[in-house]
Amino acid sequence: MTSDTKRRILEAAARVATAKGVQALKLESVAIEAGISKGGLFYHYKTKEELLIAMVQAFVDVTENRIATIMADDLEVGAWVRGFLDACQIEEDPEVGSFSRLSVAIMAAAASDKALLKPLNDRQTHWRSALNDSGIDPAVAQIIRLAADGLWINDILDVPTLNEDERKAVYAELVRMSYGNQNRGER
Amino acid sequence: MTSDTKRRILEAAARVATAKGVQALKLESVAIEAGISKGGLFYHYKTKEELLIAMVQAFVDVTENRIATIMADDLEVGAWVRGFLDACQIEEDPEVGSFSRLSVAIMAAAASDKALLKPLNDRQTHWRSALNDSGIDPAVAQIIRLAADGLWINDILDVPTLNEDERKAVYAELVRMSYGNQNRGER
DNA sequence: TTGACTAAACCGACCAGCCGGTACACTACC
DNA sequence: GGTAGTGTACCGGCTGGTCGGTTTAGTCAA
Repeated sequence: MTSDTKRRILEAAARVATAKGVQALKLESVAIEAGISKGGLFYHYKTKEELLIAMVQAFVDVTENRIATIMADDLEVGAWVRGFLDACQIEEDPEVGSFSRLSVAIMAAAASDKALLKPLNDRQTHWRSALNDSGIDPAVAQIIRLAADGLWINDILDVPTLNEDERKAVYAELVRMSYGNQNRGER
Repeated sequence: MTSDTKRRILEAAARVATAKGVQALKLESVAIEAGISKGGLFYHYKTKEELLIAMVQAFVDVTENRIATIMADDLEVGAWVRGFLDACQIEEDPEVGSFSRLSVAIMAAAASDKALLKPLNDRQTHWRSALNDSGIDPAVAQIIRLAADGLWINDILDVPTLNEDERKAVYAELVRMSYGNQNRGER
């Protein structure tokens, strides 16, 4: 699909943004990090906007690929939710591309213009359907998804929200919730 | 405490960041929005960093004040969690100051330098204790908190994660969870 | 000979921070 | 009670460095 160089550029951009902050995501830094020249970068991405949109798209693709992979092996109720949860946890996956580093793309894109989140926004209708049809209480499914978002955001921002033990307990509880819970109150 | 002008500057900065994106948070725009000159702004905040830190601090203060207010009237288990949840929902509160608009401060600060989140990070140990001691399962308390984070992040980014009905259902379920749930499985 | 670059000079807009002011209230001394 | 001095709040033009983007001239492999 996309060339190897393009992929290297996207990953380099994510590394720069992660290491130095999204404000410091300069095209020259990206070029250097990717091991190419500034001209070479412009050859692939004509503007910074184009690069940011490509980063957001890559984030979406990696997330959905991961969910598809998980769902292939998991046929129980709540599989989509567990897939999403799993996608948000990827620290680094050479095969799929690094997700947690790409999630900084959302921040970088939103920082300069929220309209650049279009590739993400365009999938929300689908994601919401998937959550509503995941086989468990929709509200619970949405909560798991929101908590997963909370996890990666806090990670990106380096806010010490959870320690290692708490994170494990939270993850286990989220997985448990994703299988549905027959004993819940009915209100 | 802090002068009226300082407060006006903080709110103006939040409005600018919300309306035009955190990358467009320029000191001159803030000054104009606050109805003062650039020189006047520099009189109160010597650097942009100082302004950003003040914004983060204001965010933390508003959040904790809100939680304290809620807890004064709510003595049941999970009160702190409900307070946090409530704080994250404030769209605009002239008495307390606007929270949802200030939450953009987190994005703005993190965009230029994650170290500016110090006022927030410094409260995390306390917040984690509050969650662990809230009277309900710590993991569930953490999840509610993370979901609340997920809510405001998606709001700031204008990602259409939930429609109005879903949001209400999610909120109701989060509140229900915050009272603890005796019927949960034990793993 | 085309596609994928390198290398490096350059431009123009933009913006944080600087600085030399102004205005005004308040104190203090004679 | 006048005048000098002091501190606070604020004004707004200026500048120096930065950065997206352009341009040009050339390399190299398939």
